[in-house]
Amino acid sequence: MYFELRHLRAIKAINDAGGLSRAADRMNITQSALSHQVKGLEDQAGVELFVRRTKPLRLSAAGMRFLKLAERVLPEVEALEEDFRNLRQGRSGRLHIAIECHACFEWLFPVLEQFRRAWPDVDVDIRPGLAFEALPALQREDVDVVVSSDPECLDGIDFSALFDYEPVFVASSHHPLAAKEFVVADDFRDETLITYPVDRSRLDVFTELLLPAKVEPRAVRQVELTAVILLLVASNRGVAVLPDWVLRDVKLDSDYVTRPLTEKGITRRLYAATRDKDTSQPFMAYLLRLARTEPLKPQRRSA
Amino acid sequence: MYFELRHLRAIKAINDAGGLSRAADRMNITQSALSHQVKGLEDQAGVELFVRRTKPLRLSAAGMRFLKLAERVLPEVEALEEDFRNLRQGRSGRLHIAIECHACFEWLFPVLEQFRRAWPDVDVDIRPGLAFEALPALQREDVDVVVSSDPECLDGIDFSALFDYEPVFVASSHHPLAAKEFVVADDFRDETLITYPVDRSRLDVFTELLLPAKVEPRAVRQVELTAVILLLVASNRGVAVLPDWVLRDVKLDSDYVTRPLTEKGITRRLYAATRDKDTSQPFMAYLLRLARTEPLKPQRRSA
DNA sequence: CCAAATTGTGAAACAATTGCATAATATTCA
DNA sequence: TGAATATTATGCAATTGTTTCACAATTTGG
Repeated sequence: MYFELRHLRAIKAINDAGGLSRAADRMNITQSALSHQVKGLEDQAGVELFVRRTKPLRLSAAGMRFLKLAERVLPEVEALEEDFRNLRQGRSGRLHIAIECHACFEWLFPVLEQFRRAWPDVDVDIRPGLAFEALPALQREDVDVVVSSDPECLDGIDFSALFDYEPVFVASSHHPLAAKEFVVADDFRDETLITYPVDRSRLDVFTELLLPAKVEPRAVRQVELTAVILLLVASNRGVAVLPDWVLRDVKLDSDYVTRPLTEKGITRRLYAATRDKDTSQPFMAYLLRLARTEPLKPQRRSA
Repeated sequence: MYFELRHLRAIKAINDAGGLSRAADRMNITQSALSHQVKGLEDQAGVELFVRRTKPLRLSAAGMRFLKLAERVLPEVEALEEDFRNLRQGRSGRLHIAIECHACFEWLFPVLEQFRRAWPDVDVDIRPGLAFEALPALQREDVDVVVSSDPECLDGIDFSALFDYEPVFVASSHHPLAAKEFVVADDFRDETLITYPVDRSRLDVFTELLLPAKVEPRAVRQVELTAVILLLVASNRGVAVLPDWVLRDVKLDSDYVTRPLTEKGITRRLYAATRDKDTSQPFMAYLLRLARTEPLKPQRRSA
């Protein structure tokens, strides 16, 4: 007993058209072909699906059950076909984003909010927790975009520059270092540093400043939420280094100050990594454009 | 774009087995055949369903959607296959019963109650309202059993005798005719006759007594429910003729009497008509046996 | 880097579906 | 009722699709 969708389509067509001949016409095959098909199907099922005493062929009780299945299943199949048509035309797709830089939530959320309005059929998701494996995950198609500030030369992977940012020192306005014009690596030696709970290789303050200078802070405390980090800093429980965009909109009404790292400040560049075959997809291009421009505009803070 | 269940089965197998080769083994086809199948499917869909960068083949985002469909649809298909297996083995089936004789509800309900316990997978229903067209409906497979007391010789239709019954005269114990030992056609001439709301050709009192004698009652009143007929008779609003089995269990505590029709009484025989190809089906045989024996046992009245 | 495992491909064998012509059967209408 | 019409069934040939075989290509893991 081995059914195929062809059989479901046949049963449904015969029922809808009210007869085998008419159904065959609708399906663009000969009446003979359909007759053979039905015969084959009944052989498979081992059950009479039609009442043959009457002339326009009618479904039997068993045939009705078959029809019920057809009417449940065929619309679902057609929905998938429609889905794939959209996929092919680039109207739908998957956009699962891995972010290496923890703070990127801050500008990414508003960007995605806008994106979803423009591309309602694209399946959008952010997947934290694979900060380490992000690029391999991109190659394996586990995710579709990786936001990172460390471009690597990888086969089949494009890195598109998004925007530059500056990791800046943040401390309470009552903190002694607030008196300095800028801070250097040595200034961290006696400080409690508050960071996101990720590996040091993903934190600018370590990769760009402390590791090269071989400076270890007095203590490192890991905190999940940006707002909490700022709260702790403001109440002088430690210092932090955060991208400037995080602070841009909340600077005024707070009890902390920001200072450049080193005299000239440090500038870093954020990239979006995508598989090259996806980069030119319409919705992907749209996302990249949005991510290049949107974060630089003044925003209302979301959280 | 034309999918088949084969494709769904393939995708599911590849996903379950975790690779094309292993899936091909499980499906008892060569790896090559499955590879060709997948290629054909991807050509149809116009979408990459697998990630080919990695070596045990894995589903892509689009492939996942396909898998989702497969996991919804395939169990339903298998359920139908199971259904058909049961049908073939006679464990399930349809038992839609048309009754010509309106009073038959009385004994049929308890019979069907018992039947349902023995054959839970058989789809049981009673279909009144086609008293006229019952036998054609049986031939057209609209129903599966017709209960009738008028066997006809029809091609492909079996009539199985169930049991004999006697249509008896029912009247109030205060009714003048209650004084007679038996009643004859002429006795109806001045009576109000209460019958079921069906054509006279389906009423024993007409076919067996009044029509042959060319006697017309003073009035005929049609009432749906047996209990109501008995109520009206008991309160002397008319007389009725009902099968003896209807009265067997309630005779004692009532205000009406029963009398034979004619001196010797009239005996009629009830039949179950079935399509000959169904007659020997196990569950049909069971029903017929039940219907032959069960109605004759003393019963609790259901309504 | 090599051995093992996995997937892809072209040609030929094999199997299934379809179409054609026509037979068989049911329905309709005069 | 009996043609005329419509519908379904069937054998065979043509067509199309699927599977296998043999081997190439690629990736994985030690």
